[in-house]
Amino acid sequence: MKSTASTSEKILDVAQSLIVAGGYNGFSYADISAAIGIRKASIHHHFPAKAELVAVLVDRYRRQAEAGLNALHEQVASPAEQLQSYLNYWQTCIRDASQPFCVCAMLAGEMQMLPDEVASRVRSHFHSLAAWLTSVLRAGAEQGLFRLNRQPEDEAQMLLASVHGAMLSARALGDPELFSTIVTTQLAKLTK
Amino acid sequence: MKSTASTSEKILDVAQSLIVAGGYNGFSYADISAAIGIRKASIHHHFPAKAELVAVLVDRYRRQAEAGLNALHEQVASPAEQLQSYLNYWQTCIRDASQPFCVCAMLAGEMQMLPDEVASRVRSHFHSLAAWLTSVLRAGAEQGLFRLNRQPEDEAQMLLASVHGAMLSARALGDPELFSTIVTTQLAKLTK
DNA sequence: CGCAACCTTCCTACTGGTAGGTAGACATTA
DNA sequence: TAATGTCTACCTACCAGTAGGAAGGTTGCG
Repeated sequence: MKSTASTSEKILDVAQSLIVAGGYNGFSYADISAAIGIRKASIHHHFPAKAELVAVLVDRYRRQAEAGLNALHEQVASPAEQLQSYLNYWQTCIRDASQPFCVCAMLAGEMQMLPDEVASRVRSHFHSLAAWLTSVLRAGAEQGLFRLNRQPEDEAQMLLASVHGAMLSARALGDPELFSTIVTTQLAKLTK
Repeated sequence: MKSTASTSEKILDVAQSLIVAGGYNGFSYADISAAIGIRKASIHHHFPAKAELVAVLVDRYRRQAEAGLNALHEQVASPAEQLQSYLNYWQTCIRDASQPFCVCAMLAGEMQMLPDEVASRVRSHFHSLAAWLTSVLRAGAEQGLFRLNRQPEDEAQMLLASVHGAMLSARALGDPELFSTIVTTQLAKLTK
């Protein structure tokens, strides 16, 4: 189905994989140009400025993420399974190297030198994710599935940090399985 | 005492703070030049190539870190206090914004496009840190200070990931206190 | 229908500016 | 005198972004 994707979507796809690999300053219009066989100027037609391209990209990423998480709420009943599905998603992405890092986690590292329009969107994504995790943990605690020793908000932030930190460690050590090891170890502390 | 620092050390100091802010691709020789009032060419005299500069910088950073951690082993008896001191160090750095991110954690995100000589050093740092944390956790478990429900190696990797993830979240949300909240929540699970 | 005006997309060619890096002169000091 | 450090001046390659035009499709109107 990739052949039916519009040019703008192809640009966003390539840009996203480049950002995941090297961050905001780690890619150029020339890189995208070379990857999809189009001139630099044509990319500027679709996205006049780099900051705008990335802002649109993050919007799309957030929309997809939120849709995925909401789908979990409808398809999977148990909060424990919702949480497991979220972790499995990243486990799969990292194992097959299809997307070995969260776009927003990558950009969060560069926060201080990101254009405002990008930085604010990254910040919003962190808020959304934390809110989703909080609701899952709270529901799970009420059903006696999780044993929280702090507020659901704090436990959610801790879980989120573990996931992002696990991505970083897996990448640093070049060991995709390390991600699974870490999040499993973390999960054990919640369900024990 | 900054005035007595050699030019090379000044260069490394500035480069380090620039890397912490924006990563490997987030700074240039011109940036360093402007910051310490020296010409670009003079920086090339001390560090012919950028990859070499960053490699030396990471070596220095690792040396300082290892010295600090070894000092903890000698000054502080209890593994619990050693761990707390390590976390306090970052807590302070992040709170006063003196160094709100670990150099190697920052570079780890860009692993895929780092020169080999830098990437291998970053990888080594992760190994060292994990090894130190493992030894502290193992000693603490033997003394009954920590309650581990996995191997010390796995718990150490999880703790390390939490610390790096907490740095990321604190930066993404612009809230230094979030770092403390997260690592405290994490610590509670080990000592409980 | 025919045709013109318009729109979208992509192109070549270019701009000003910055990247990392080099050559060689000059000053300071051991 | 020889080494060290800094400088000016410069290089090539690349950066994001612009100007202007060619090709093709769509729409509106006589």
